[in-house]
Amino acid sequence: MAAHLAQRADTPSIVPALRGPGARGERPDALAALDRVGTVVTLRHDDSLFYEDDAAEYYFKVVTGAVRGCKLLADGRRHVGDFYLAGDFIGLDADTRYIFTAEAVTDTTLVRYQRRSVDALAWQEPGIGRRLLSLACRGLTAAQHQMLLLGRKTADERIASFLLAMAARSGDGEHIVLPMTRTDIGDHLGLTMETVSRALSQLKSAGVIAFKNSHEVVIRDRAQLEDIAETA
Amino acid sequence: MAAHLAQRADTPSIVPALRGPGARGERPDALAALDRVGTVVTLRHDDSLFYEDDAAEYYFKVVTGAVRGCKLLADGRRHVGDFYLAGDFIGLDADTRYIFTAEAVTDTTLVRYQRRSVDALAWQEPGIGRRLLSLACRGLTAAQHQMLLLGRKTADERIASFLLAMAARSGDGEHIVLPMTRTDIGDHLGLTMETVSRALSQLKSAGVIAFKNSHEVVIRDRAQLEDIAETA
DNA sequence: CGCCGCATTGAAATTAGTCAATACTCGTGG
DNA sequence: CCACGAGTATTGACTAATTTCAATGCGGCG
Repeated sequence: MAAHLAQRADTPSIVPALRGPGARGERPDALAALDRVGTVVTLRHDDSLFYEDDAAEYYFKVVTGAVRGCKLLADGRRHVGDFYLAGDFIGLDADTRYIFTAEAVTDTTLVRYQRRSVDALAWQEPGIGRRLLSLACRGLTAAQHQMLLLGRKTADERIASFLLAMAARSGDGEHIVLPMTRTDIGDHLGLTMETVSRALSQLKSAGVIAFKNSHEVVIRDRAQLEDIAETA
Repeated sequence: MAAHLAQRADTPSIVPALRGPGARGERPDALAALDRVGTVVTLRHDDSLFYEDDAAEYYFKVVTGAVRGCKLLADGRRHVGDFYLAGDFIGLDADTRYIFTAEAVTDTTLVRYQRRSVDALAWQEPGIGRRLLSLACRGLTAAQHQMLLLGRKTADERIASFLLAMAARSGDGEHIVLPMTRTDIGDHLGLTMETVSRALSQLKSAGVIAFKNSHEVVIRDRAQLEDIAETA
């Protein structure tokens, strides 16, 4: 089941991210123990990291590259729940089994942590548990936004919202990198590849965005983009 | 901001629910303290319990009735993220502010708990924190399913999935009560009231379901309903 | 009894999907 | 160095699904 995980010896740290704002009073020795459980994983374009319903043994953090989390219907229709970019955690939303399949959008490096170790630490250190809960809440907030988008927004509004979200996550808020294909974007937004392409072309014609190439976008008129996005 | 909350003195318990499967080792005295913070709240049809972006001071648990959690777009389009029925918790997904507006679908009674108290307890008792995290994960799993539904399923599939989900939550799995209006259902599934009505009528014609009245459904052919739902 | 809100049903309009052709990009090999 | 080919993106024409608009029906309550 769980995929071809190339590994190399390394000891990166999950701790700074989990400490974040709001955690306090952890015992340093316990944190040091966590540092030792991180292992580097590398994936090539389209490799799977894990599959839906696999036992959730690990948390992951993206170091470089991008991962998509997707679910499939029996007849092949696909939905991409979210994209995970550098710095994002994967698997925090899994209770005991992963709830989606994770695949590399591009060549990707991640760090893998034993859930067992993190959970054991959380048990001893309420601060860590609090932090995990807070991250889960953030995921729920994002999911609510996405449901509003999927349930009630038009194609143009979905694309505009997506571009703004990507701008907020990556880089300077004006230059956007879209490592995924148009099909990936469509499967994330509940649209077809063609509709994604058309909506992007239309935004270009309207002077709202410009393309450096098909995977690099520049926001030309953020006010209008926000207007189109209908960010409630 | 935060709504008209009719109250009466009472001391119901949040503890059994939070203890659930998987929590263990809480100190009884701390639990007793929690019991004292519960207050009964009653709402009438269409009353608001709280509004999106209100400071999240309370957790709620539905005792009787039903609540919808909804978000609005600037032009009035509405999305219902979820319905909360007897036994369900509301507000666990709020980090510091509520992420949707909660309104009573019918006359409803709830119990209200100070987040402050619950959070303080979670800090002392990792088991409670673990339990909260587990509930949040359950919410994320549900959200993923809903996103798949909204992004990739047809109207008929959405209705069938919804009926099965309601059947699983309420009662005996065969007799379903739908306290909400067709518009509420539509706003939950990303459809119009008319499309909801048509899809239900079609299921009735096909002999898959039957109506006792417009708010009470009986599943006649579960196998076919599951087939239509495309539950991956 | 009659009104009002909700539900159902029908017909027209619109959005996004499907099918299909063409173009672009990038890597490989002649 | 350029031609070729595979995969991806764009664009067009047509189709299908759902929405919108509109009329009618049903049920509870004053």
